[in-house]
Amino acid sequence: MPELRLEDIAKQAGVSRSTVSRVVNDHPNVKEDVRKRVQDVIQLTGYHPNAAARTLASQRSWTIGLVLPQSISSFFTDPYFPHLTKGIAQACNQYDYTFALFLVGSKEDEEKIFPRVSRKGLLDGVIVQAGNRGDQGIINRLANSNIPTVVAGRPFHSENLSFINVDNVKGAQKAVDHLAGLGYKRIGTICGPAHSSVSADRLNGYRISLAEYGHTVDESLIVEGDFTEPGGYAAMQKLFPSHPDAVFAASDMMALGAVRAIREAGLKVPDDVAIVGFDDLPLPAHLGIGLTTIRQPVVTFGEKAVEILIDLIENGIYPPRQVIMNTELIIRESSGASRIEKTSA
Amino acid sequence: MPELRLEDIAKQAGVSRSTVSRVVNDHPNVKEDVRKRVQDVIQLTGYHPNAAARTLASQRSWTIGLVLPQSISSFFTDPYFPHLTKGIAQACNQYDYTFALFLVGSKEDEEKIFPRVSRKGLLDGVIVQAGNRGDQGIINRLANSNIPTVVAGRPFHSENLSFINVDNVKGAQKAVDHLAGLGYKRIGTICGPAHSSVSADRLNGYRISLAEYGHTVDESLIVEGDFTEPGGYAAMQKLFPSHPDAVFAASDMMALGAVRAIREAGLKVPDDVAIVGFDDLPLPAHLGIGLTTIRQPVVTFGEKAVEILIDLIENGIYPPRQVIMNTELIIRESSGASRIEKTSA
DNA sequence: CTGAAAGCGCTTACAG
DNA sequence: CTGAAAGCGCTTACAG
Repeated sequence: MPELRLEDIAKQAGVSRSTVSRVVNDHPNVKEDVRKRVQDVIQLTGYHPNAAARTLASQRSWTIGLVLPQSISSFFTDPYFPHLTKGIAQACNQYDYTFALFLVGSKEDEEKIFPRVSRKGLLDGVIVQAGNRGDQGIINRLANSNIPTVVAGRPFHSENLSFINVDNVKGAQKAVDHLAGLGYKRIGTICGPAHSSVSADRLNGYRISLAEYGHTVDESLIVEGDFTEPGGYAAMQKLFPSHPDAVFAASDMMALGAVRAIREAGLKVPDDVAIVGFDDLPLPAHLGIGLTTIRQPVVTFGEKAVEILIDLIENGIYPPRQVIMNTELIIRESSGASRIEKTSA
Repeated sequence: MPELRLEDIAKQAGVSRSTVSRVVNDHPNVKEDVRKRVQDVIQLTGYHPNAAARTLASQRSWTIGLVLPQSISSFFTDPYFPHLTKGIAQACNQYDYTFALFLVGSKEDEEKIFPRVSRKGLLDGVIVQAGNRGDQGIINRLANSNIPTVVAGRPFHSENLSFINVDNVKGAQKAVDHLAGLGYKRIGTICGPAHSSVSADRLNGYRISLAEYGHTVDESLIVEGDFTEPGGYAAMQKLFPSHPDAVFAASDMMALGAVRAIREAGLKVPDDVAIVGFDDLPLPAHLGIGLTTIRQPVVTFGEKAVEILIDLIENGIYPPRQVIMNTELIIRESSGASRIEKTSA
């Protein structure tokens, strides 16, 4: 059976297509009894408007896209992405948008995808994940196209761009402040890769905090990881010769790796080395110890990104909207807070 | 500036819209020099066809959807989903399809989403994840609508449905065969929740294997987990009183939990209890021991699902396509293979 | 090989 | 409040 068209409903309800359209789209200016009659027919027949026709006529697709650039190879391993995706999907459901996902796997993918996302007719707007220097290219192309765009994360050049970011600098600061406040003297950090803005910001927060506490920064206490558990493990081993009494790991995954390295070395967390992570995403309870960490609201972040994008779509892209979200210090055992409080009591 | 239309290209190239359309869509029957001329204009102007207009005229959207039903609360924690998503996204890129993701979070979501995905105009076809009894409703609705549908996983009623599944029964059998072949006598299992077809199939494989090896099944050696690490940990503790010498965990996550419980009890893997998991997804190296497991090709699975769906779209939905993918036993240390071989040598 | 024309199924001024 | 009509930007028989 062919699908029902607006016309069929109009005929059955004894009105014009215009009227049915008004009812479907909740426009005012329809007499109550007529509206009711049309709604009944729609109900009865299970009519639903054809999305393509509606998009073509109204120039609105009610679809938004999420573009994950090439450098996001960690899509599977980093819990950030499922959470972000969930937040976006939830908000799309709420605001009646459809959610299209574009995973850019190669330069060719980018060339295929770019015209699809930037040209009107498919998407009303796009969210693009930022974070690596190499991704700036597609972000700029998007920003220079006509399509409303919000960047998730910190773009390296942010003039005239709408973006939403987590305050990674302040977040890292909170983590290190916490350690410094507990009296640790040799606070190291396992930071992320240099090409990532998230890493740069968290490392920056680390430096600011130490400076404020009057510690000089010992560069041998800064080791680079790659946001993964094995990366954290390896970084921790490089840290041992510098004898840290506490370590701020720029992600929970790396914190996990650090804990493993510490224990394998026959040492204890937090007694020998205290650990603070970053993320507060649900982790395997494998640690056997609560991880003190910085909570970032990733699901909410995704929802907010959608709300900003809808604002851009409906109210124009100028002025750029720029939103920074706060983080929260979550104190658990791995930083040794209770132990030290007792000691100093 | 307004976006370019087919008409603009036609004018600039001095041909009709029909001809431009033929060039854009790679139709034959265009003289080579004309084709070249049109392509040059397209190249120069950066023209790209409007997706909605094309969809409306051709009745093909070149978009497919993935529907994750309500019961998939594990979207973030289970690495299965990012991998599946990646496979689907990759295949979509390859075949020039756009990928729309529908995360059903509630009954209301389902009511909003169903007309969108089942009505032509937005999607050409949909992949729906199966696996829990409660999801059968939306699967049946999809199957009874006009939209080409392939089920990922095993639907509880599969007549006239196209689906793609992993051979969970044989996979589990391989795992338990491996343990039985190594001479373990009291092989337990941590299975998944009863409402899941994956659990049911893997438990079934466990029973078949034991039967083939002439072991009687001791029901106290079967404990239910929930596919998470803490679930595996708790299940292992319930297993101790029955003194298993080996355990088949129906997921790597649960295997991780089991290992943690075993070690906390002061026992060793595999010396006191051997462990085999299921998935072979990249895991935190936290274990410190290689996990023997059953590899399921999830990314390929996602790609195949797309290929089947495209086949359905292009060649009709009858007869239903039903594909079962094989698994592979990956032997590492946790099952004690080498130790026992030495012993028996 | 090429073009004129109808049509895909909606929305939206416009007129009443 | 309602309807007739134009138009959104393509594709696709059809005629030549």
